Amino acid sequence: MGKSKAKQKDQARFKKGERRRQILLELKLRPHVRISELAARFNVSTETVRRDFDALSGEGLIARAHGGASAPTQGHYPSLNERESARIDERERIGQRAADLVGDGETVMIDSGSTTIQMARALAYLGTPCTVITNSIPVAMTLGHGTAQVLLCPGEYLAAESAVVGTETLEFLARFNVDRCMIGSSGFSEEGPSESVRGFAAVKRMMLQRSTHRHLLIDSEKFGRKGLAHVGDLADLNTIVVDQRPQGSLQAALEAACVETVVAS
Amino acid sequence: MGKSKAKQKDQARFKKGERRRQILLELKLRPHVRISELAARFNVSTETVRRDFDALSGEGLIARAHGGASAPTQGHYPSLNERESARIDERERIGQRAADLVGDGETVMIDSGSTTIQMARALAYLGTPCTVITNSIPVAMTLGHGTAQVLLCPGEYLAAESAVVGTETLEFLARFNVDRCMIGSSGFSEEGPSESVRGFAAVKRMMLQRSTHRHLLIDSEKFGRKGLAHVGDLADLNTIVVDQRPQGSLQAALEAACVETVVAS
DNA sequence: ATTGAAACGTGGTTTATGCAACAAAAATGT
DNA sequence: ACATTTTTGTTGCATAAACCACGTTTCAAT
Repeated sequence: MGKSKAKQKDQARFKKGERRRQILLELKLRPHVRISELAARFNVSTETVRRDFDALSGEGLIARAHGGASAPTQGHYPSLNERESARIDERERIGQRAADLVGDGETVMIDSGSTTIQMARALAYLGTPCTVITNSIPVAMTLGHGTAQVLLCPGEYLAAESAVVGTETLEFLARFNVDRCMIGSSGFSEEGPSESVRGFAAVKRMMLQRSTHRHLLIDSEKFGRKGLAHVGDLADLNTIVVDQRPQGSLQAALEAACVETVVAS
Repeated sequence: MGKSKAKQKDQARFKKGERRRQILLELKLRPHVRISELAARFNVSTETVRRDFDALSGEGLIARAHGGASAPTQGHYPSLNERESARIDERERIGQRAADLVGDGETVMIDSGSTTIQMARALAYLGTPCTVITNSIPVAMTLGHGTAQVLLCPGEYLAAESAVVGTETLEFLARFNVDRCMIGSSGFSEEGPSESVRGFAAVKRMMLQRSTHRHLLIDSEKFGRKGLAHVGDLADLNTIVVDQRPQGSLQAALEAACVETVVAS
């Protein structure tokens, strides 16, 4: 009696979809959840949670870790595993070199993007006291704990990029005059930098407009590529920070436009 | 020969402090790192990384997990372990009840704070199509993936609260008129809600000013407490969403001020 | 009711991690 | 140069998690 043979459900249990939504929600609030904790919480076996993880990670909604899972990353930085393949080394070097350009007490606009995040990271490491204006959440979070004062732009939040865009962003940026800006882009050709993500081109353009020194952080992989929208001309740039010196017509165009090329060792 | 007997250091290695800084930096960019990965990256044994983790988690700088560690939480949500103790259940219920108040297509201002994060979570779960204006990064991130359109406020970024404050925030909020606002506070007495974190009171006050329906989400634990700064009077509120009905003089004051009390089951 | 598919649990095995104690190496102070 | 302290590596073992295969339950469609 009591439990004749069946399992008694001491607790109402969610079904699959519900449970997975809960997992994702949990992950939005906390960087990491453990399988064992979730299993206990949902009153299901660890195998079930594991299967949920498999499904969710298959869709790229979570990142698995031993013993649990974490948010796929609150932007979409390449995971540590992809380090080799994703040209992280190059970007890290570019970021470090670019961070060197920032002087104490300066005001800097920082764009969103994986290269600029690397730059923010390097800047946080250097501990340069400065004021940063950015539309990128990861950049704000990276620098927020340190010696920099961070002004976050308003705007519509784009989850996929962990950044804000829109007319509010542009208006806000337009109110400032800063010493430098650090922007990235998805393409870079003789016509200048270009961007594929809708809305970002205008933000980058505005940042360029409001800055005395204009730096483009660009991976040599992007040389020659053209993104959807034109960001600006080569003449709009003062410096490009790259991992490799451009060649051929691009180099010639850069010289003609008096753009300084800084190669990160 | 070649390697006589000694370990050759194929790679320069960081010393302790440097390595730990790198770990923290890594964690700012990625929610979770694995011990094995870090060990490989730094070219040290897993035990060494483990010891680093012990030291860092002792200082509360990271949160350990099986196989790795994660950021202590990019705001300061209570960890899953503290769930029972930290009145999360109450807040979850309050958040769910408050989320019910939001109708399709409405525009809502959402304050920063752990209770409002719970509310955002519930709102994301419901999938109510609406426009949200918030100064809280976690709220933006929670709702950003779903059916809500999220407008993030500008302002100075406070890492400890994962939110923005300041005159820019106030100016921005002042430009909108919305259907509802959902605010929390660190204290609630007959004099009205009050807040302890510097700068937040003004934001909450502004949100109240710009909204047609004004909701305060408040845990009964806060009844009677008075925070540093006065946010507003009881009469500035339309509704309070609570886990338990207030008693005595507070209840009387609420009735006198015509504030509706919604008790989350 | 029957049946089939999907979801879930269980048990056993394999692998990865945690932990602790000790040894080796490096840094530091005298 | 020597001794001391700190840091790191190594080993062995306990434990937790991953994985796999199979049986059971649940649920829905007929």
